[in-house]
Amino acid sequence: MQDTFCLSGESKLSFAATAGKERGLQLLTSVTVNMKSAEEDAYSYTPNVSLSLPLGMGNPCLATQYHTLQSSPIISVSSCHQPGYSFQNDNHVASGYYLPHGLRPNGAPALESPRIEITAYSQYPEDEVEESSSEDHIIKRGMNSIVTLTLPNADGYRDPSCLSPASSISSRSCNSEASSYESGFYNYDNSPQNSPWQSPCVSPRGSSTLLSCPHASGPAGSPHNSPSTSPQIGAMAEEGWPTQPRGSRPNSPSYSGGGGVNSGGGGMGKRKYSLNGAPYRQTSCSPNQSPNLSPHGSPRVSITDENWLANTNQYTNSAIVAAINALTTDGVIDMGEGIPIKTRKTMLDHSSSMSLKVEPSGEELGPDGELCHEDYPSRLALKKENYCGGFLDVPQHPYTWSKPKTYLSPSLPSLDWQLPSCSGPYNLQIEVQPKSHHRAHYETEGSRGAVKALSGGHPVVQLYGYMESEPLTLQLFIGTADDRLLRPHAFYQVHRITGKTVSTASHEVMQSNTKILEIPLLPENNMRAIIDCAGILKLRNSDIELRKGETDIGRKNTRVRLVFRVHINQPNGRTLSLQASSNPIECSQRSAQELPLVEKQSVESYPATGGKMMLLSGLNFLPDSKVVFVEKAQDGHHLWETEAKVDKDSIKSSTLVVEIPPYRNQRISGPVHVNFYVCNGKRKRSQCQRFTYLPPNVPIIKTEPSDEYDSLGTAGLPMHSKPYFNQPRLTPIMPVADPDACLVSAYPACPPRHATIPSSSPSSSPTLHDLSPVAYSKCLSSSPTHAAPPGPVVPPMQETAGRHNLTHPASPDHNSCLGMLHSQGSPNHLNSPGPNGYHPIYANSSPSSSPVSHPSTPGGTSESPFAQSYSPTQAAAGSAQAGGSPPSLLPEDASPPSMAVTIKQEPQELDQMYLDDVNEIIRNDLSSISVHTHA
DNA sequence: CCCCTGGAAACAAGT
DNA sequence: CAACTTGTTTCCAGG
Repeated sequence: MQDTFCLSGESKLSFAATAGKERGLQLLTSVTVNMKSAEEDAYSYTPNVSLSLPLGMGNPCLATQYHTLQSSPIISVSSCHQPGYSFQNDNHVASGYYLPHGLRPNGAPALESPRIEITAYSQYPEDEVEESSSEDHIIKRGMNSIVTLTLPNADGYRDPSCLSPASSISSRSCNSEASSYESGFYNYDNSPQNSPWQSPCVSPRGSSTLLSCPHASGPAGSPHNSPSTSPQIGAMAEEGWPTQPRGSRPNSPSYSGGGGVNSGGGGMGKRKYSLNGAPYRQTSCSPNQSPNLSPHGSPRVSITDENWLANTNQYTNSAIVAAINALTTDGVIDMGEGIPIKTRKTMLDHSSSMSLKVEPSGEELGPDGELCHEDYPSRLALKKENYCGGFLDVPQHPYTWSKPKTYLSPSLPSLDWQLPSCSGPYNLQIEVQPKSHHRAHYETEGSRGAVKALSGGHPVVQLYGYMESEPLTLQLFIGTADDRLLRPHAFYQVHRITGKTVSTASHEVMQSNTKILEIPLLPENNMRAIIDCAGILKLRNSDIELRKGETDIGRKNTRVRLVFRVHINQPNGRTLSLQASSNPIECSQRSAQELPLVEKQSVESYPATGGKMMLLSGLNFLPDSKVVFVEKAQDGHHLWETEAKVDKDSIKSSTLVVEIPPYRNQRISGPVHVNFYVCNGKRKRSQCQRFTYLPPNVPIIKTEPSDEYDSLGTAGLPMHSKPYFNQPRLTPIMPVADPDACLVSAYPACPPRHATIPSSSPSSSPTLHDLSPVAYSKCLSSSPTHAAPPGPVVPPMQETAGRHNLTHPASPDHNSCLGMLHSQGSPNHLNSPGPNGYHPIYANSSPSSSPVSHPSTPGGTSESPFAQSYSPTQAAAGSAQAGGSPPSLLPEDASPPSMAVTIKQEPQELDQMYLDDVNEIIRNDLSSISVHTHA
């Protein structure tokens, strides 16, 4: 068992053993034993990505090549059939484990999974290799390499595989891990789907895929799996990194890793816990170190804002780059980092304890959960049962889930896919938005309760347009809130809250290292759920950043969003997936207390003449708060910046009145989008809010009064209030996606959200937004191409309104659309397409990143779901078509990356820049890049 | 006794 | 390298 897990052998092993189900263990064990074979299998399974080079597991060379790849990889995509895949699907159990990890992904049996072959010229000698050198390492590496390859595509940011660490870490890590690993399979499967696709496709970063793959392989070695990352890494690290003194320090990997400077990074003395985790950590530490050392070092570790940006851009821009990074990273880093992070004892300990506590209800649940996880992948049936059981367990809910099959299906879109919130008659809406601040709790702390709504209640989510009598499962996970595409947040996990005060039944599931809370959506409740069972767990930055695949930085990355998903089985056998994300939630105690936050603005657009007073509602406004309007070029340069006049007398902590400054050019022929933010000091700036200057003679469409939002709750505001960066992705995607979705689903265009939404709920506000000129303009800009499905588009637009600029998002969205539908029968296939689509999308996005015009994405044409999915991508990619989107992506991406590198300009103020800024910059860069590319 | 919270000390990392 | 500042993580205490 332990071996299987690989993680730190000791700690984790025990852990795993404990957590793991016998089955899982057995499987794992077997797997472990057969690591190589398993990997290979996985490998084979994962036809998706393969290095043209001998990377093959077997090759000792892999590592080297691998690294090399970075330097100048050649990526060729080809589709290949994945035998294993179907198998997986069919065989839930046995195959499940294997499949999930590596391969599942695409799984589409029938479909061909695109394969990406990367030929690299190794630059690096074997140094890195050596590090990993131990035999195991080699093997592992092989795995890693493989994995890595995949990953790049998939998620860049998170290490999917690593995820586990995170995830595991996060919550009851132990359980979670255990479960995760189990679930991991399951998850992975799901993700894999994604990942597979993604990988091929090239998600921005191949996080998931890669990781997954490893897991997969590893998993196979299940050992890897959940613990997945950590385990693997750990194992790897430990084994691989003999150098490191295990004993050295268990503590915070990251910090320690970082330099040995601190004994534990985060952990000061306090981190005693970490000590416990030592085994892990040690591993981790070493890994970390090594990683750092490693040529490529984990991006994140070294990442500075700038770097980060760069990285980001690259990712975004080109999947290839991402892949490369991943590869490199993977090579060394993966091993070490991944593990360390999660390895932490704290995590484990907590997790274990946590798990017990958390899932008390069940142990029923608990076991189920774990089982589920494990089972999930493998056996839907069981899961369902278990699942049901879990829910049933919850006393409060009388209702039974008998059929939550849908979400169970392996084909579900990966968590980093961008999905529309409405399609056909369905519309998933967040009726009551969560408060903008929620202090997340650490594993070392007790729960800090469930996320609350502004009104004092709890967030409410409702699915409109669903008339069936069958209950559905609402999934909830913690997503990012930066301007990049929405994806699971590496540093936060949803935390299940139970107790007297919780009226909503919930169930935890791990997917790709991301904890998902599943909540029943019952027809008797009008498909409405009160989310009073969701807390937010903060993972230590040090634990997450060291992961091999993780590219995100935790520092100042404290905003999250609640992401809700629902998977609807349709008569045609397909599954429609919808997603809705909440307004950003600030999870840092300090930030919540000090950073100004604009929740709502009374005016979203106004003639260039300015002069109108605008009321801002939010938090932490100070007497000396300033409001700055800025306009940046795509390249990130400041085109215009001016401080607006603030009515000092009217400033309150929650409201601020500012006079809209005249635009620099009074003769604009069309709407001009600018941003503004509230500044309380050098590093205390709110997120950028979007504002649109209109040509002087354009009729102004007003937004609603500020008051509304108050009453409405956040819902109303969101649209306006949302920082533009948050929603970017949706917009782009949405337009396309929606249409696609609609098309795919065969439903007419999505009913206008508003229409559907009728519910007066806060959501209503969105409507207003739509009406608002801004929205209109946004739509135009963003979705010009999309035009086709205005209805659907609009909703997305609302959410993402600001994003258009971001461009890249669009592609994802498209993907989402594609991804949305899955045929149950052959989900994989569907998925695969979807994923593929994503890839293309990604590619597109990067290339076309420029939000504004990218007709390419419009893709609107797909007729069959598959076709659609593909089409978008293809269209976007324009280039690739290869078997699918993935290929296309690669090519384009490749070029973009380089572009990005050269082109990029960094703002002078990087130091001061915050994620927001970074994001903006990235967008700009991307846009510019895309533009160039197109050109 | 446990769960939530708010507050803040102790550390780290960045300037 | 020291002094600060800023951000993160761990503790504490009260309801």
